[in-house]
Amino acid sequence: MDKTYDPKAIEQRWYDCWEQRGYFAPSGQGEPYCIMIPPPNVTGTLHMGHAFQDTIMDALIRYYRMRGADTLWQAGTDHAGIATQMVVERRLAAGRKTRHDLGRDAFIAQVWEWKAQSGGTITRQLRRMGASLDWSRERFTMDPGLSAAVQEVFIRLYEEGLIYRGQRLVNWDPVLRTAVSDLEVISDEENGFLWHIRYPLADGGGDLVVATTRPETMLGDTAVAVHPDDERYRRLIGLEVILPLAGRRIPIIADDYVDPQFGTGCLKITPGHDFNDYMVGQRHQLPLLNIFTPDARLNDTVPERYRGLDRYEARKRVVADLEEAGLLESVQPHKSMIPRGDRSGTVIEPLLTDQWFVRTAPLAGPAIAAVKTGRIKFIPENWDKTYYEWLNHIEDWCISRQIWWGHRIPAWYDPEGKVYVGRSEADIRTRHRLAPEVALRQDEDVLDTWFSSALWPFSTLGWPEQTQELNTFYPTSVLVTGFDIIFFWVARMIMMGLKFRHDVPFRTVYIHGLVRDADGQKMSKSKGNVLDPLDIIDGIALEDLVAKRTTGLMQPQLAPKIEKATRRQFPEGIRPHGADALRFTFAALATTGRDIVFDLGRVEGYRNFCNKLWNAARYVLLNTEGQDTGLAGGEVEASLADRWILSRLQTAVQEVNTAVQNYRFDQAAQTLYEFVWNEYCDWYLELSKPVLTQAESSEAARRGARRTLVQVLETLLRLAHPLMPFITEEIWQRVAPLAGVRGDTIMLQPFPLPDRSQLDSAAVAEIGWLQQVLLGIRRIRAEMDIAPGKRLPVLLQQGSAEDRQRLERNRAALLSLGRLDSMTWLEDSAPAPEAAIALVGEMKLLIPLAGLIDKEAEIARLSRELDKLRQELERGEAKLNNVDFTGRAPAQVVEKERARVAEIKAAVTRLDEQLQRMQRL
RNA sequence: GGGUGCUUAGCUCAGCCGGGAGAGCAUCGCCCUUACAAGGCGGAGGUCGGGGGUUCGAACCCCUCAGCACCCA
Repeated sequence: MDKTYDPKAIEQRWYDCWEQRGYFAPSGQGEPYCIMIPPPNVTGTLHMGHAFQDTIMDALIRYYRMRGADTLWQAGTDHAGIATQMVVERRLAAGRKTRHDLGRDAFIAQVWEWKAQSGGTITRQLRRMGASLDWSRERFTMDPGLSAAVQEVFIRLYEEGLIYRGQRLVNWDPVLRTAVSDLEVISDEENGFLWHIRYPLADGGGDLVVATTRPETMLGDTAVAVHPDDERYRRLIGLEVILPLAGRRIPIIADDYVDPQFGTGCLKITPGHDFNDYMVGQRHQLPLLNIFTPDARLNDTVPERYRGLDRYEARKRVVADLEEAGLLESVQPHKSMIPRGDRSGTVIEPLLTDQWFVRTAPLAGPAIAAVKTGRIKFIPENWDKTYYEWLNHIEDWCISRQIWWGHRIPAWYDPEGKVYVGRSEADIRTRHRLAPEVALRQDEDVLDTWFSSALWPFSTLGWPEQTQELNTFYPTSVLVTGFDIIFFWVARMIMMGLKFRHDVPFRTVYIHGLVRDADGQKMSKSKGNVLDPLDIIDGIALEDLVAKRTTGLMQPQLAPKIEKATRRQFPEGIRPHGADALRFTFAALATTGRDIVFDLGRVEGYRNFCNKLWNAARYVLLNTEGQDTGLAGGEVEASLADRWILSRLQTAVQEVNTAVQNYRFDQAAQTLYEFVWNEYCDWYLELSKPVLTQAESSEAARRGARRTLVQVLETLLRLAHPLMPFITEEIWQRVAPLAGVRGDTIMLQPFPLPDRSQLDSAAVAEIGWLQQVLLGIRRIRAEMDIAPGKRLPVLLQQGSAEDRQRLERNRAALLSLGRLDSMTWLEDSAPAPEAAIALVGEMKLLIPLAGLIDKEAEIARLSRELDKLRQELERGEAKLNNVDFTGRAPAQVVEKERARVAEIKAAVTRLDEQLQRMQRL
């Protein structure tokens, strides 16, 4: 093995091997265990959120695969309607063309071409992460099978009256000219103004002042509202005002939506262009006025001089005209939440348009019940509140999009505008007996990408066909996803699954946090703080990272700022860490919180951990390869250390199993880290050295040490495999034969389960004692500034019979590990020489000063130690003197406290004796 | 306005059913000891956001205040 761990040299090789040999596919044996990957955007690239999520899913899949389950991790991508269409349109724009120049069919052909060209990026990146997805079953939401499922669902819902076409306010992107989902709208606080505008009363008795952040929409006002209890305006309710510039008369209404504290307490109501006003309008049966064209220019409903103006030009003109008319009371700077399209960056307009909707109320009931009754469990469980909150206030779902890339809505119109929904034009003609002369025109719109994603858990398994996979793997075992898409995806999958499969799509929903940068900021391309997981794996030079972050920005003016921040955060770029270290980091960060602050220092630390494991393996191989590890028979002697590490291993195995089953990957990672580093490496490997190197060790003892070295290593590799697949496979290939384990891959080996018969509390106690002795000696050495290599004599005093037995059993190990030249018992009453002291229970360890140790330093050290102990003693005694405590606390707790106090007391006595002796000398 | 969380070491976070405050990183001292300097050994560092309550006992349960974050409107 190479002296240093080099992930680059091993990772790709193993992945290719696994994939070629078909290890990722379901075995067909055992209990089904299935995870559907949340399909990433087919033309997208892997970001930190994916990497985190995929690490968790892969860990689960690998764990259950090793546990013998019939595992399917379903691979696939979605078509990301708007995003993908935009990318292709941008490419066309480079050649000064629009999609309209090409026409629908040619354009869609181009999108498929683009998909063929760039669609593999993210799946290649997933492979680099080690994701054991079943690529042989990869699906794409636009595949024929999945498209058939989409069509089937649309038609069935339509026929049941659960899909309808209607006019409602939707989020409209005036640049892309399509409806967009709430998820694609990002609201952020922006600087603007609050305009106070005077609306004259129709009967001439004065005026009302309304406050608005969007003066141009006044042309669509159909009322002015005040709070019903607002004394200032009560007498005006029911009267009318003259809408300035438009000259229309509109009523003054009372509605408690109005906040009397905000602005003037008078609100202009524009039901056609504001979601809240829309609701007010519904309550008061106000007319709906749409004053915008699809590209957010003013249409013909407004006075002539404003027609055709863009909304912001119109704002200027309206404000100017109001000012000229003396109706502009004041203008104040004002911050408000501005919704922007996450793709176009433009301000989203609530717009009244014809769209297709899913009637969600009938679907929401069963979806709520599925969680209420425990058929689906959220982890962490409080996310069910978020889920209920949304489903209890659910609104109909707008599923149509005015773009070309996606599943075209299976609806046709005859010349009278009558709608027919069916599988094809021919199907409709037959079913409705339409004559061939009747022209039918298909709806131009396509479906929201989330519509097809909602079917993902069953469409990927072949539905509507009753396939074997569908029967085996539906309901799937667990969904792993972020809390940000509980509404958009999770709830909808549940609704659709219950509706069309009559069963939940998954039994558990594991909700993880969102990955943020080291400053706690959300990672986004526009902020320029994204990290490419592959750059953490492979490393990247600073200049390349800066270039990567500052090119292709939507707001190029931010480039200098981004560059500066990048240079500050990564002054030396990013060094390579390997996929295993990155995965281990994600696991360690996977706590129950909702923010995952990503700190490169953690990856660094876990890369070191990989290196540690690597080097431990080197040591093991150095001492076992080509040597007798006890496989061929022959006497094998298990030492105390052997029994101890095997016992500790069982505990670690138990903890990792429990942690993974409870989705506590942080605890699994920590257990592994501690076991490997603090027990196996720091203690067991060291304890094995004297056995293996000293001439006086028996062959049986050597065999025992070798056998334990390889056995424990082989087991812990399997234990760590779900989190760090590559390094464990690489090492396991060499170690397994030495441990007598046969197999082609660690991936398909059984996951370790605890063997209670190997628990050995006596060994654990005795090694604990040994560690105390060595720790005491090391402390004296370090604090007294004695060279680490200097051999020391140690005297022992006041030990119990057990101490004496333990010493004899472990003398060789202690002498070696403690770098001692002797350990000698002193009679309890014998005068001790000037010495530094450490206590192990009642036993004293004495290291004679003999010119080595500064007496004053030892006195100072003892005093410090005594201070600390006396404080603790005082607290403990106070507790025991409290009759309430001794009387009411459980006997067990009191007993424990008593023992603790007694121990401290004994230590204080001994240390104090020693201190006084030192001071006398 | 409604909802959900968060506040523990310099940083990022664990902390189970209420019973002696933990990890990683950073930091300080000594050490190139033949698995590993991406390392070894040892140390320092916390009024658990503030206040109040329940309890023999509170980081943990309850109330309250402050600050922060997110979601919905």
